[in-house]
Amino acid sequence: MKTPVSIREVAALAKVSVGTVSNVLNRPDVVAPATRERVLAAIAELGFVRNESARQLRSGTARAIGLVVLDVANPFFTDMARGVEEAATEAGHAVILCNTDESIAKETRHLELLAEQRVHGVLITPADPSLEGVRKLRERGVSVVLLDYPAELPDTCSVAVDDRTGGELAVTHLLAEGHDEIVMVNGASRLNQARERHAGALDALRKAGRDESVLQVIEVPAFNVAGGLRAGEQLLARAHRPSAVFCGNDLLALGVLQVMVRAGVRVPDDVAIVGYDDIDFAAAAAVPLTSVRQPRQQIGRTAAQLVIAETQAPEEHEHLHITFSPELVIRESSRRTHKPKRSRNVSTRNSPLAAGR
Amino acid sequence: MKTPVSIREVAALAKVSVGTVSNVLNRPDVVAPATRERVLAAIAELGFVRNESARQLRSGTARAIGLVVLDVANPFFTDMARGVEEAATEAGHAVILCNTDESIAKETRHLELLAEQRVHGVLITPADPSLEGVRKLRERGVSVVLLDYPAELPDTCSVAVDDRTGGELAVTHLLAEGHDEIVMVNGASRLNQARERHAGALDALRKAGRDESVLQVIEVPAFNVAGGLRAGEQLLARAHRPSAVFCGNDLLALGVLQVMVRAGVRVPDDVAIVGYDDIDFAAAAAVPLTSVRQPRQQIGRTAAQLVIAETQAPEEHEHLHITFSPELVIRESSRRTHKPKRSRNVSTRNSPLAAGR
DNA sequence: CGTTGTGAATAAATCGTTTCAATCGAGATG
DNA sequence: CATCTCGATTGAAACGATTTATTCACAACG
Repeated sequence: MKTPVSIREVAALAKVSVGTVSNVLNRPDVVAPATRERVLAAIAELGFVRNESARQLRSGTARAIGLVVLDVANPFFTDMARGVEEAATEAGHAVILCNTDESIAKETRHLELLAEQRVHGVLITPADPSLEGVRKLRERGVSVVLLDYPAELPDTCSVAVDDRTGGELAVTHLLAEGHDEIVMVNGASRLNQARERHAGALDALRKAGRDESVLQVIEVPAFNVAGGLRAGEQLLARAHRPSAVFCGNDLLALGVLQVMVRAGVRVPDDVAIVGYDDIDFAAAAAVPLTSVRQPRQQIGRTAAQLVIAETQAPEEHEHLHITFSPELVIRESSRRTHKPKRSRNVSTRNSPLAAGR
Repeated sequence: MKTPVSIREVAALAKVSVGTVSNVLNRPDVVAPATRERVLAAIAELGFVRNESARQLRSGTARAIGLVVLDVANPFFTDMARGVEEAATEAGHAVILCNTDESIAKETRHLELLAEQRVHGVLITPADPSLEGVRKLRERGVSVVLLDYPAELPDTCSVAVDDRTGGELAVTHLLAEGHDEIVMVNGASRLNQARERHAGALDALRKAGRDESVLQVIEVPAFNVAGGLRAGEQLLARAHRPSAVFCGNDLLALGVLQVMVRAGVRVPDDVAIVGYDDIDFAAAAAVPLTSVRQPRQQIGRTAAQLVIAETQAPEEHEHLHITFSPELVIRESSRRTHKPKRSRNVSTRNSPLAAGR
């Protein structure tokens, strides 16, 4: 059972040198058809599988890229991962997917691991705002592309969606619907996404000439359904409930929504809800969720292409900072009902009434 | 920037031999404290990172296990993956997550890749019913644990949930609710999950003394939301609609549900829906979804432990076949309404009325 | 004083590939 | 017939770590 067969044995069986076998594997065209066949036959017979470690050791670099995300259970990231995988596969690279659960410690460990693996490049949605680990990688010459992170580092590409504008879109919409007490349920403010989306929300207030006090914030430990449930219960317990809730992502929104529905609070009549990311499940929620859509798959695809391009021509590579634009998708969870509670400020700004999916 | 620093340079700086540096890395206790400190200082100063390929080449095996799933975008699998990752991390192993999208070709490619990486073991939910790739891996001496697959191979562990019983639970419930025209929306019958769940559904009919004609099947290409949408539209188009739909997994169910809700078909009054997996989003759906729950995370955790145990003591390892039991979680999407359409067969078999989550 | 024992460090062999300079054989050329 | 080309093949030297047998320094012991 334990039969690690090496290139050497293949060579022996095919009566050629190991160099020739290697050539069959890597540049089949330089070896004569007859011998090539012989070698291939030997490979098949012995069930030989190239030892990637040895290959890598010699050639210096792996054929893999690392993808480090905050939460694999979040469909936003798996959709993004799919984009990454497609692009990577096209270029003949494997993807090593790492999950940090928003933990700095886990992020550090994973980056360490990827460095040891000598991966070609790393795509990362940082959990550590200091970017310490990323800096170290860069020093070691590993290409890095920051995902969903503002263009802070000069020697690093980044692909992001303008979260600030996204936050502004969401809150502008809520204001237009007549809401003037809004709670933002957000993930850890340590994370850039949380900060930017919040900043955008404040922008919306400012541009509408509203006071900052219109927006209160509930911060929960993580951007997941559990966090949303917790925030939802907190809202229920309040004597005075806001008329609208803007959630930092859809998982939070789904959690909040679930609590409201179960408690008999009507959405959007009693409380409107807006999410962020527009994951597929948002449209299928108890009340279809208004959300800020990001081109998830395209983000991943673009990032992968960037990192591959950089590793292929490290010298003439220019570090790009690509920013996609978010798009508000209005659904029932925030749509004005026939009897609006407050009729002030009725703008007509809800035109892009995108369909279900 | 491009400075791949090796153990050799560390040795030079610390004025010791490479062997000693290796010892500091792997058995710190055998080296004198003073020199150990010196070496560690050198490592820090040079920013040395061990080359995992070289380590692996010499020691023969990687510290990683492969996890091959049918669809990373399915929360069922990401939850499972989380269980795998936890157990693997505890044992000091990394996890390489591979996505096959139910495609045999992709599965083959990924297994090839994992073999080249000389991973410790592989956990796989097979897309290829012939298990060809798995067989090859076994021949090469790689430990394999089959996930969600019946115990067919004698020399391979497996961790599964009794899908047949799960299917039976679901349909028995629907029959008890008085439905006698049921459509099963299922994924590719090539996949074991699809076959078993269908077989279970038939079991339910048999035990209830019903004719097989009670259950029709719509087979869609893949176990995802898109498939569910397609099936939903197909159902809508029918002149005569069934009173209940049993979906092979929750993504299909969410798709069907979405079509129904949008078309104004009332759930469960006009049509009841039951899903499978009980993913978190099932409880948050437009109509909270009745579903068959599987211990997702525990499946992953158990499988990882098995594969690690096997690789640590390959000889005395006994191949286990572990089967978990599914559990029906009844929610609104299938609950009897005040005015049942057909009042026959009113059993009391819906006791485990599990709460929302 | 010579022998032995012990803990610490070293030197060299090794893992399985890739790569590159060197070699070979055969046909073309002068 | 000697020489040159050129494609095909070979052999050996890396790559960067681990591992094992060996050496070394020095203290303990009879």
